Amino acid sequence: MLTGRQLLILQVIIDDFIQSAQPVGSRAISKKDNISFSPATIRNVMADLEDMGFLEKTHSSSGRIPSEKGYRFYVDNLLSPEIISDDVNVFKHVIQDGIFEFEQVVQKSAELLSDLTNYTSIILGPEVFETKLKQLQIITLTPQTAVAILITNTGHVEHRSFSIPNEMSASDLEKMVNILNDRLHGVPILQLPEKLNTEVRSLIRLYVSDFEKSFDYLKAAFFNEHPVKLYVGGKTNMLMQPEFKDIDKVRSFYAMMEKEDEIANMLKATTDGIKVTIGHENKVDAIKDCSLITATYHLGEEQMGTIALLGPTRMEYNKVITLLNALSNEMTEALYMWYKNNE
Amino acid sequence: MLTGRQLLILQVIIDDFIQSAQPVGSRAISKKDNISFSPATIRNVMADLEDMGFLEKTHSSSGRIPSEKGYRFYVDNLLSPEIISDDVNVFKHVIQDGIFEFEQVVQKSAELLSDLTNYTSIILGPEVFETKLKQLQIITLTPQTAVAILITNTGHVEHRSFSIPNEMSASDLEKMVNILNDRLHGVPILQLPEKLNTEVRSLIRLYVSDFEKSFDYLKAAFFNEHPVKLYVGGKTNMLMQPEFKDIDKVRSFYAMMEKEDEIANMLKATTDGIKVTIGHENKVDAIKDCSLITATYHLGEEQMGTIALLGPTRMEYNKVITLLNALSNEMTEALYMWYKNNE
DNA sequence: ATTAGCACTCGTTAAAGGAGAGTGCTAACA
DNA sequence: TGTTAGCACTCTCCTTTAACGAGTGCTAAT
Repeated sequence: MLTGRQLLILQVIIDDFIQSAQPVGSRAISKKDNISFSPATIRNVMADLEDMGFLEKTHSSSGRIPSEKGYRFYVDNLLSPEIISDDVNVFKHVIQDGIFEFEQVVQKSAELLSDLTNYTSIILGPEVFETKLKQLQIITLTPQTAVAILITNTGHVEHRSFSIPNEMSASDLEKMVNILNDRLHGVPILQLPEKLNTEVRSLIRLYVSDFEKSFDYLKAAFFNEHPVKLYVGGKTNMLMQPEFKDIDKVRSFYAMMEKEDEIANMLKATTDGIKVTIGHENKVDAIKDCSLITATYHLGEEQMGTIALLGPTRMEYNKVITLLNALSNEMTEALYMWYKNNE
Repeated sequence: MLTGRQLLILQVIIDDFIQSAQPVGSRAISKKDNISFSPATIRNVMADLEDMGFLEKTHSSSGRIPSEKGYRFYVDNLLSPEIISDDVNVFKHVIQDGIFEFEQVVQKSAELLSDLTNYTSIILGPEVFETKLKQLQIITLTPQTAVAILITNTGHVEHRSFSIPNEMSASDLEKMVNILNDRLHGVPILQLPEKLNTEVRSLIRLYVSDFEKSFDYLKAAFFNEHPVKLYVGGKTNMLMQPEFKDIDKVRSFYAMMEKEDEIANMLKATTDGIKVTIGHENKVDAIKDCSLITATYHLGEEQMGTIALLGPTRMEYNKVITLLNALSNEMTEALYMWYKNNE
């Protein structure tokens, strides 16, 4: 267990390093306002903290920097819940301005978040659990081509172009759309493929001749793939961090950011609440010297998506956690409003 | 005017430098298969070429590198039209696979182009000149919110959520949509705002009470902004170029890439055909040590969009120009097919 | 006209030295 | 007994110096 003095000094060192990105020396600490010990005393404490694994040296006679264990301790025990900053009010504006659809809210939030923190923000879009089909439309452009449009109750619109098989007549198409709308209205998006294959398939067979091919076209266009919606903001912010001054790190960082599914998987595994993953706690190699902070947002009990910030391990944990907390609350609330209005 | 020998040596130097990114010395040149002069002779020629401004030295006793004037001459006079490579066939596949909508074709092409060249590709989407409104739909989600969907004859779909003013009833909304569809079907997208303000406005006023506000909502949602469609592929490719080994260049490059309108303006000014802009010929500061190669694609006489590749001045001009030429032809052709099928 | 030879230039790399920041340890102090 | 001053030591960073090599320009010979 750490003494009060050890706690104080550990905190000061980490705070200082987060600010300066430079190893912190005993002399510098002793000059701080809230410190009244001599450099020598502080050196003793620092040696202890190093023995315990909370601090490291970059070389034998350098100042100290926090170890990953140090950051872990800092995050778990030393964070002083910050007074909610004015920034949070900005979220309210962005999110509750009702004329946007939810997708845009998410995107804007990602941008905002990275602007406020100067880190990279990643938001995993709302999962489709609770969204339901509102309407399906097919509009023919030419006798051979058409565009299918799918609207959910959350205002999300998805569209695909496809070509109409020769065997299918306009009236067949119309019939099919009518049946689909009739049967699928209000069905949760996630259940669409199943429902489509069971009841609807046989029903359409009765009315539409040679329906198989058209049906497959449509199904392929919409219901097979469920691309993850990932919004990334402020990738360039990382370039400003001093730990990214060497080009190889930049390269591997950008390479990693292009693997969207990997990122998505990483974020999906998140449990509820705020979670901080520091350095090697991350499973992905390219961010083993980064920290990832994730928060979830909800609809009722159901987890809908994840908000995350990615930065160097030397991250402003206090600020970031406060912001993420606030944003996750705002989004949960916004989601709830949607829900109430739509059911 | 340059002698044959000067031409040969200039070409060899530039070819070599484009490959190696290293200053080229006389000895290295004399060893090439198609060169039969001694290093001393070559040195004389190189000195002449330098006097004429085609070559430069990085320091007083270094090998030569091409100057911008040198590249200019190279591009204008020394390019041997390359045999169309197999790569071009890939374009055909991507572009003529009819089930995609045009937007996706453009996007895929951008990716493909940067993959093939290892430079950054930028494509300015097809202008809306010739696209016409096919259908306008408004789907209400709740009594207060609705999503408006606009479909063009090219299969392009645009959608916006908006809230319905309290004063407006469902039947009013329906009336309005009917009028809009009736009056605006087949109208070119670019003329929509004008048409909307003149004939349609007065017409709606007759049928829908208190239409002003709703009308403005809708108009704001769709017709005021015409965001440029810009597709960028392979931004990370630039990181691999040796001229981007220093982080500040990377920073300013990425900063520049975020200013989409600036890029769009730069590309819009393009005249027909292939155009090469080398180094300081570019007006934008951040790419004063890059070359930009642009090509246009057409529908009939009308220029529809621009394809561009951005790389270091030390660029594989031969390859890039061939590819761009091919792609611009493919896209023009694809566009023509669309047109024929849709009118 | 071409080329061999040679002195010269400049960038690159390695080694060497000094300054500065910071440590660990010991001994003195309150 | 906990705290502090003092001091030798270590390591990085920066600068200087020297050697090396790639490449040039010029001159004289072919």
